[in-house]
Amino acid sequence: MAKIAPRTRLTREDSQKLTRARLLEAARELFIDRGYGGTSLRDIAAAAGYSQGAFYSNFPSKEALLLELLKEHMSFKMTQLRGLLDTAANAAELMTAIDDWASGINDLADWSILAVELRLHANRSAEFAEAYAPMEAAHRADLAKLLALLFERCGKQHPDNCDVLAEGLIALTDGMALNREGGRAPPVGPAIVSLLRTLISAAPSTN
Amino acid sequence: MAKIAPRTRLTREDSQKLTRARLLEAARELFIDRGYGGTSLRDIAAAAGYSQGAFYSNFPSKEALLLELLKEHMSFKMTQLRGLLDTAANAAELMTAIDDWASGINDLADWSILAVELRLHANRSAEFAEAYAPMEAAHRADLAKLLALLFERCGKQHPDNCDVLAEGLIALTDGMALNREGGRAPPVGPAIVSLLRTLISAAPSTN
Amino acid sequence: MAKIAPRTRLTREDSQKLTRARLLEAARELFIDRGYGGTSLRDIAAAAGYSQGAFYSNFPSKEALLLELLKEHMSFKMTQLRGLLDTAANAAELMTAIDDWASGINDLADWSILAVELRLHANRSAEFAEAYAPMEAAHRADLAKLLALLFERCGKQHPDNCDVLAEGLIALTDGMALNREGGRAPPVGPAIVSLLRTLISAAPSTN
Amino acid sequence: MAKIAPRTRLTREDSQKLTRARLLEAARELFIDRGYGGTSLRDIAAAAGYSQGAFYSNFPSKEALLLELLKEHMSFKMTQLRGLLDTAANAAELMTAIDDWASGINDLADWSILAVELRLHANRSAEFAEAYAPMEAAHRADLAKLLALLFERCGKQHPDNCDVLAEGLIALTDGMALNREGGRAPPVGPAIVSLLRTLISAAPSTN
DNA sequence: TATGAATGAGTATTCATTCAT
DNA sequence: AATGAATGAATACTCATTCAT
Repeated sequence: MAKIAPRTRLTREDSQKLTRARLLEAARELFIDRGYGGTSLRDIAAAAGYSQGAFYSNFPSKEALLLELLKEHMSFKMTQLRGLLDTAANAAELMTAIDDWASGINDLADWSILAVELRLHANRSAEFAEAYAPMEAAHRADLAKLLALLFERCGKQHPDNCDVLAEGLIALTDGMALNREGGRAPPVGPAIVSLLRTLISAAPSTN
Repeated sequence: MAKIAPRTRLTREDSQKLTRARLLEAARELFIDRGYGGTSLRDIAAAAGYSQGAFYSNFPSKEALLLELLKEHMSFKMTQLRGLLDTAANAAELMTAIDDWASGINDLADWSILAVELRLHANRSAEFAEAYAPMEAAHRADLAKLLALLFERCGKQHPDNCDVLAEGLIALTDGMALNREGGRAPPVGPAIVSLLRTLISAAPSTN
Repeated sequence: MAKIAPRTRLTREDSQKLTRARLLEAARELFIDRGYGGTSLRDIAAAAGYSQGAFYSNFPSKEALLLELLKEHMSFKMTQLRGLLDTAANAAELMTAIDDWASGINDLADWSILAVELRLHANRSAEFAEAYAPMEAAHRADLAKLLALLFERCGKQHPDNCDVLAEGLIALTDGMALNREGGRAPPVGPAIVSLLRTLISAAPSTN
Repeated sequence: MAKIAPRTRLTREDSQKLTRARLLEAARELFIDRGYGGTSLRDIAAAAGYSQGAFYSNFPSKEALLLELLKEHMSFKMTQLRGLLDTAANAAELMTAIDDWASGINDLADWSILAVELRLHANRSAEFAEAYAPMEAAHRADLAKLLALLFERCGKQHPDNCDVLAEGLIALTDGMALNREGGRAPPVGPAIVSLLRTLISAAPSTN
């Protein structure tokens, strides 16, 4: 507000980044809580502490914000997976890493409910789908790779088509996230780990 | 009042039932296509070939219509399950019946995408949740019973908590239904049958 | 309901009269409670225990019902006034009669609130005003006559224009009736009697 | 922010004030003409030359607008009364001031018909009544004070309860305002003055 | 960059009235 | 005479977006 600010804490650019970040975070929370359609720009702007105009200085439209959120979301998931792939040297280590991942993700259900919103919107907006599809595909491929590696490290033959398995796991995650009867976050992580264990144990050994 | 109405195709009662049915069907299609929030009463009434007022002669509110759809949906699923439970005498027969069910259900994905809408709405509207929760619970219990029977008939010990397994299968179904990239209906049935086969084969035998 | 009713309690005509009467009474109560615009035909019909259709078998429109109510209302007031004029032979008797009238009319405020609704509607609907104006004028003239008589019997000169005084008393009645803060019926009757007493005492005696 | 805006006729703030004022004025006229219930937001916005949305940028609801009008109305009346109380030093002066007030107020009837709408709405909406009641009470108290002063200045004993008299005068004003047969504004002012004169003359002198 | 008043199209819902039964 | 499903126009209010400031 002061006009003289010789050593401004925030450069103009940083300040804008902050605005963007706050808007994105506010939007994410509201979308999870009320859905994309149920959330108004007014609400988002107000929750972030800005005016509606500030929104349009940072995003060209409501859908553009959702797209940005999609990118964040996918990049978050990717980072998680890549982390698992890179750090785990052997079967035991990998399984432990997966266990840790599974128990540490209370957020997973929230993320997944957002994922459902994203998917629903992709099903309905062709334009959005165009951006959504490749990211989704890339993520699925990454997950498939991880699964193949996991079976392998456990000395088991991985299923012919890990891609389908990956798709199933994602579906399961999303589907479970929907199940938040009154209370909060269903145990998505443990369920997935338990399923994986069973599948691995049922798979034929690498001869 | 007379039961013979020689020159009238539809009695008044029948005519109203027809209106209701058309509105319900139109709404179902639109909800699947555009979501609950994305579908307007205008659209529903127009798609059914009536005025908006006609809607309110048949349903007290938009949410009441969704609730009606929910009842239909649940009753449809129940009927399917009960049918499987009743007609299948032994493991082979049951498995065949399930196979048939799995391949014959192109509709399943459509129903499921509606199910997702219902669940999302239940998560957000406490009033709706009140009606939704018990139906959902009943359906899950039924599915759990079927699963226990299935393992048993196959000479295997069923998992301690078939309820959780049932929940997982429903989640998988719903999650997969979301995955309709541009095209149509993902192969939900086969995926479920395949998963079940694996789980049964991995289970320890009885005695 | 029985098809054979040799000595039917109600002839068809009587039955219709009953329907009319019930609709009128229900409407009157609702108009007082919620106003003309705030009351729907559905509500009226339901309150009377009939369908909306029954309404239109008895009245051509909502406004026609209001007009009927107006007639009832005016005729009620007229009867009251005529009664006072006819039964009271001398000043004391007349004053007592007026006192009785004033204390016995808890309903007056309700009637008056309806009167306000009628007037408001007359101000806004030319068609309605056409029926309203002459009745109102007749009633005012009657009241003026009563007032003149009252002053006379008390041995006082009545004001030059009793018509204006009558108008004022009606206005006062209506205005007071509006004043029903939370609770119920304001003391309209006593206020009017008290005002009348003052006016009479202030008037010059008949020489 | 600068106070000099050479090439802009209206600052933003002023422009909004203008919008508000136009909406208020349009609403006032329409409410008087058609009543609160009979006036739609569409009509108000159109009459003021704005969109319906503009209405909601300035008022949170239709009722809030009515409340604003109520405040204006009450403050208008208060100012009038306070003016009379302050400027008039003796009986003659006060009476003259009241005469002037009475003859100069063609608007009074319009205001009063709005007052009737306000009262009716207060009778029916508890929430509105909460805001209405205290203003009304304050106004009545002010009027009562004026009346007491008036009697006093005229060397007369004022009635025990000037509050009731004030209530009656307000009722008379409101009631008369309703009486606008086809034409316009009834002579509310003169009627009140004439009544006051009579009451004062009938009152006993101060010892 | 950020503001927020204003827009115009849209929302669910209500209502007086009609009409086939 | 009475029913109540259906109509079509209206209602208060919301929303993503625009634009002058």
